[in-house]
Amino acid sequence: MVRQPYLKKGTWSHDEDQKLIAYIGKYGIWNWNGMPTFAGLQRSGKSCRLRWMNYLRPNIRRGNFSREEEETIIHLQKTLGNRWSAIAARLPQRTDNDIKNYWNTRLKKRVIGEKKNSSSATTETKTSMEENSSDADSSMMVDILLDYQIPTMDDFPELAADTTISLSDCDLSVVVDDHYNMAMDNNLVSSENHWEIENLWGQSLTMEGLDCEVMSPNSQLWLHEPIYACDSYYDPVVDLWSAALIFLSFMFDLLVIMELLALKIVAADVEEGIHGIYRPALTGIYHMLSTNVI
DNA sequence: AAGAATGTCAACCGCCCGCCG
DNA sequence: GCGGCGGGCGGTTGACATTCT
Repeated sequence: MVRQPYLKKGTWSHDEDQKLIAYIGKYGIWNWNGMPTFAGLQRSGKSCRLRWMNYLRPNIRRGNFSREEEETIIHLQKTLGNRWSAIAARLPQRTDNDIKNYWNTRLKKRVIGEKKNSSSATTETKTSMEENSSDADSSMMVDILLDYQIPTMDDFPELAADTTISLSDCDLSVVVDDHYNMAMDNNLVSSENHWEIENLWGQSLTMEGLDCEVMSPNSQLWLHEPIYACDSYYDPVVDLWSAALIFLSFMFDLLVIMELLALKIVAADVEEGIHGIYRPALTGIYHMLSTNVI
């Protein structure tokens, strides 16, 4: 019976963090399950992934959610439900786990409390939100959320309910669902974007030949800008070259290890070396290396 | 001051989905 | 088509911190 290797659980130590950061920094993420062994960590691949994604990866913002972020989370939760990864995708530098915790521990109670007092009129709510908004963008978002003339499905007979369409040409997307309402991400808060949104309604429904993509259905008609990791625009060419360099670096290290191993085995006495099928294989590697085949 | 209650958040668990052989 | 595997996701737990009584 094969004994499972001991896997540590619980809080990560500083040493473990450094090992994981160093390993990913050097080799990148290639296989979460295989990574812990090579990184010298007695953790499961899942545990490593979680630690990296929720804590160690660069450009993560932690704690101190702004009023604007709170409002966005509340609205997105109302719109998308508990789809924390989708919500996190619309909040740059925030992790789904962080948002989920923040919702469960603080915002949910607040929303429930506000629902109890929901007898107040919408105009009063708007005034209150405006007063609490700390900056112009936040105030503008509130304006858009509350004042925008909400289109209904009657306005877009071409669109079926529960459909999401992304328009790659204009970097905006539209989500349609069975509630037929509309809200906006604060990423769109600018007069130019607002104009684009309005323009988009005409474009998206009348133009043909646009590159469209169907996404999962959700609760409200939704507009958003594309989301890019680490608050920067994703460039597939750069990403390809990065992957190639990481791969080459890995292959080079592998070759060095193989060479050292082969030299050691061949140099060792037959009685003390590795027996069986491995010896001829390693001897072959050694010969290839020594004759510059590799 | 001390124990209880409550809040916070990192981490785990189990399920699901997509990919691949 | 099917099963194994890796990765992603949401719900939940548990340890620790903070506040309350």
